[in-house]
Amino acid sequence: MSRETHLPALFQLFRQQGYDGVSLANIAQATGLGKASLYHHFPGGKDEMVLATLGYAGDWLALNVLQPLGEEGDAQELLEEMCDRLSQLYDEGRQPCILGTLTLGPVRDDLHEVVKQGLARFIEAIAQLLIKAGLDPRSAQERSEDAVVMIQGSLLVSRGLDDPTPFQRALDQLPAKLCAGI
Amino acid sequence: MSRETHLPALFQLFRQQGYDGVSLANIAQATGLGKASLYHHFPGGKDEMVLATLGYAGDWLALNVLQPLGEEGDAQELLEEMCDRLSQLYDEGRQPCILGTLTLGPVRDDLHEVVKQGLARFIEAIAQLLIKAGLDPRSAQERSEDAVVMIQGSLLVSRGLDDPTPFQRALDQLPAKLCAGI
DNA sequence: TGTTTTGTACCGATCGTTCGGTACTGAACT
DNA sequence: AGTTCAGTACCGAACGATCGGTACAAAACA
Repeated sequence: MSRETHLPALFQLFRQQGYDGVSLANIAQATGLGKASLYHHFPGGKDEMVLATLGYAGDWLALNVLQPLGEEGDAQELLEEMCDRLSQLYDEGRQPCILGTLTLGPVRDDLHEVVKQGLARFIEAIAQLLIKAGLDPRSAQERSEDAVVMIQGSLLVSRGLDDPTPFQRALDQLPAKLCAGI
Repeated sequence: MSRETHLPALFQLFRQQGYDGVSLANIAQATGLGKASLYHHFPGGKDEMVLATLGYAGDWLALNVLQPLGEEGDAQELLEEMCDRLSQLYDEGRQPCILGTLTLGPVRDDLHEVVKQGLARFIEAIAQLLIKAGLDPRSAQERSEDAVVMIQGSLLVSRGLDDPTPFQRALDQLPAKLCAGI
């Protein structure tokens, strides 16, 4: 069992409970490992665990969500494809985003930097698509920021209200909103 | 020193660090009280502290943000007034929303219920204004949900990117967006 | 006086972490 | 071939520190 084997379990824990909400006892139970074994795979302790988890999530996002945005095709259709992947990632609004969960909560400076770059990479990927579709860079940046705002906001509201429809409606409107007037 | 005296300090702690991120030692230091004094004012312990803090925040929101929405006047101007108050509450995007902070993080069922009602009350107040301005109830509900989505999302993104402009831009666009076509 | 408020000391539980050690593996040496 | 040996994966037990919470008596105030 390699270290990567347990990253999905860590991902579920941290996205739902945040850094402080997850104890090593939780992780040990979720992975089926003893606490001491966790330190074999993650010598840096809890910090290394959450950083590895963020890396795992970032890789998944880059591969399954952002990379398809760079392929050839109609911009709006590519964005609809992206929304499908996001809906899968967030289980139609029932699962929180690990970037959001770790953005709030206590300010861990090293974590904050990783989260920041994750958000920025997400925004940048959408902006590049919109620029390629003919939008000016200024508007493209603003629109893609708005996209992440809507995704994160609707996720939070859906979680807060115990109602996935705000998230689903946000995803439905997103592609057309981003491509309006192009 | 009454219990209310220390609620602003608790509010700052919980909104920034969340439930798990705040320890009784933190609270004792922030309030200048000893643990025994804290348990005198909040016999229910940490749970009562965070619930009292949510009550305090809810009262502030109802008085300074939601109640003005019910007064007479042009809908868009009332919403602009609301955005000014929100900008003050969130320090122009530099401070998180306690509802968001407590929505994410571990699932405490009792907390979740209070947060849920806080969000719902916020949405409801905006929807009532839009209905009074002539919008049909269905659209009013959706638009006010979108408003809270944008507020929470832009707050999260602004915090995550260390850049208050997404929040400020969201607030700027909010009133016109909500009143479009009325 | 009686009541409210506080400081001090303490509790059991849990936190993240470390230690010493076991079981198994595949390569290296004789 | 048999043996040694380094490396990987894992675990139980314990560490000091801190967690949320309590008991109680001195102090402050009425």
